Amino acid sequence: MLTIEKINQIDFERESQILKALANPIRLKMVGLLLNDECCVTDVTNALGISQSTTSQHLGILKYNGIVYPKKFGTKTCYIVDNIEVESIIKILINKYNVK
Amino acid sequence: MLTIEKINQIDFERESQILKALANPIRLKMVGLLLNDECCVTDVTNALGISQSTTSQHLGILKYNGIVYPKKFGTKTCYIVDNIEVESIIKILINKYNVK
DNA sequence: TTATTATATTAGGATATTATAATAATATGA
DNA sequence: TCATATTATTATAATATCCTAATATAATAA
Repeated sequence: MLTIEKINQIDFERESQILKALANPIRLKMVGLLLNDECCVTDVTNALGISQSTTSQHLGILKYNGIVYPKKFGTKTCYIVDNIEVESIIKILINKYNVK
Repeated sequence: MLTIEKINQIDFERESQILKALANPIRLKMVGLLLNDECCVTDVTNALGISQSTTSQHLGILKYNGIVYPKKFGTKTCYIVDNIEVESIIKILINKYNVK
């Protein structure tokens, strides 16, 4: 499937970094929520039942890694998923749940 | 794309655990190598230029998470990738490199 | 049996991750 | 301006990760 030449072209540091950003139950669920519907920090906080600070920090990691981006509305900040690779990866992961 | 009902069916702890197993540059490259060709611990060690102990420990993590499995040949142990989800995820990640 | 090869395990220390708590920054409305 | 609501940032402590070094285990060969 992969030759050595092809493998050597790949930036595994970078690719693993993206996976690391997703490799946390809270962040993974966050992305799932934001795929369902963009929402603001408070909404995410309430949906996940965690503290506002924790939410903000996790969203910061997702943002830093190019998985979500913020859209400001007054005092509120709405986060949106914007990463096709990540969407594909999550589809693969949840496929086994047969959620139609 | 995802309703709240569907989201609540998903075991995010487990799914993030699999991602965490992949979310390391050495392990990601290991899986890439083993997708190309099954090989023994010493081969992986040489290909990656890391210590035997480190190789064995990383392979142990991949094995524990159901990504690879070992096949014994005398004193050698050959590792093979056996996880369709992981193969799909890696395909997504390397697609951008246009490696034909 | 003894030596060698290949792999696994363990202990340790350094670094990274994560949650909490407190505080800061920003925008809006009174 | 002042108070409030929303979000971001910082410091700290607990836990997890990862590499190195040393040792143990297992299979084979001499």
